[in-house]
Amino acid sequence: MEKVAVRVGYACLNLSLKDSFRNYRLATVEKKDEEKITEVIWHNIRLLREIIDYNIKHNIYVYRVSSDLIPFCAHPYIKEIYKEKVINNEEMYYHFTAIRALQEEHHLRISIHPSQFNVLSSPKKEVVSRSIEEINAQTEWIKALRGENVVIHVGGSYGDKKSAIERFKTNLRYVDESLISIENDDKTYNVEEVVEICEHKCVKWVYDYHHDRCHPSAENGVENLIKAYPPNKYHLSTGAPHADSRPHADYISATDYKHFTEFLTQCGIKEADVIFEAKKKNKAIFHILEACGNGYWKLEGDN
DNA sequence: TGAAGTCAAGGCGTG
DNA sequence: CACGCCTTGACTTCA
Repeated sequence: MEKVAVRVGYACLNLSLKDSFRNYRLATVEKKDEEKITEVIWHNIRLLREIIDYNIKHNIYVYRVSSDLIPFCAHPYIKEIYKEKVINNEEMYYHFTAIRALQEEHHLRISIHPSQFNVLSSPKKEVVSRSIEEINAQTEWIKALRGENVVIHVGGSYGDKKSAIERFKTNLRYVDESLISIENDDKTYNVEEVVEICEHKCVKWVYDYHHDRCHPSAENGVENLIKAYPPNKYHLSTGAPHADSRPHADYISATDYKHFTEFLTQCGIKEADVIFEAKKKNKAIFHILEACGNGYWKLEGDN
């Protein structure tokens, strides 16, 4: 059987670069501290550019942008700043253009994952409308970067999963479904439930190997689900202190990587974009490369 | 200057 | 109904 070709990536932070992303508090936004806010956003976009350059240099083509790249991006004042000081700024425009060109040239897969507070299945109207605002604001700039998708979870169950799923499906209409990917989570919605929603709504999904291990589907037909409706992306992590503990370990274990890639091969997957979710971020990629070689890699790592 | 506490946001289990 | 926990890294305050 043909081995799956893997493209690996990581999320948010790059531990090999000196700089880190900056942030500001709500109080700063409410004070309309334009100077500080602009400085932070510019810093973050410059760093993003630097990270993408680093990734390309190291043959890393999959990357998840921090949802805090533009903190409070749905806030009206931040929207204003974004329009006037980011989109209309020559240097920032240059970075956006450069990132788009790099994406095209290297077929990058850039995604974003709005945080846990964005819940489209909530019975509370305000929670849903805030979530829609936030998801749409993040979608706007991921589109400006020509990113691939916006990954979300289904949310809570509220003692009535069926109704929650119905609300989720309904509210999905208010976000850009063409960019959405739904990920199976480690507590509430397993692979089977996620695939059911995605097939029905014709949206993409993300298979999280570790979440599936912590919270498996009722039936053991995950392989068939993946064969029938393949995900567009994969998340891989190892638990700590034990492989099946929920918190993430520093690195991906060689055993997990091996089992995971063999599983994808069994599912008949030919190519897979995989995000490593490990505390050591980008370093977990080199760790696996050292431990397992590059037998599954589409392109050789040079580090 | 280093350590400890804090930070928009939701949901859930416990008492 | 109130509370702490989940999880995470940077910010902020305080010693």
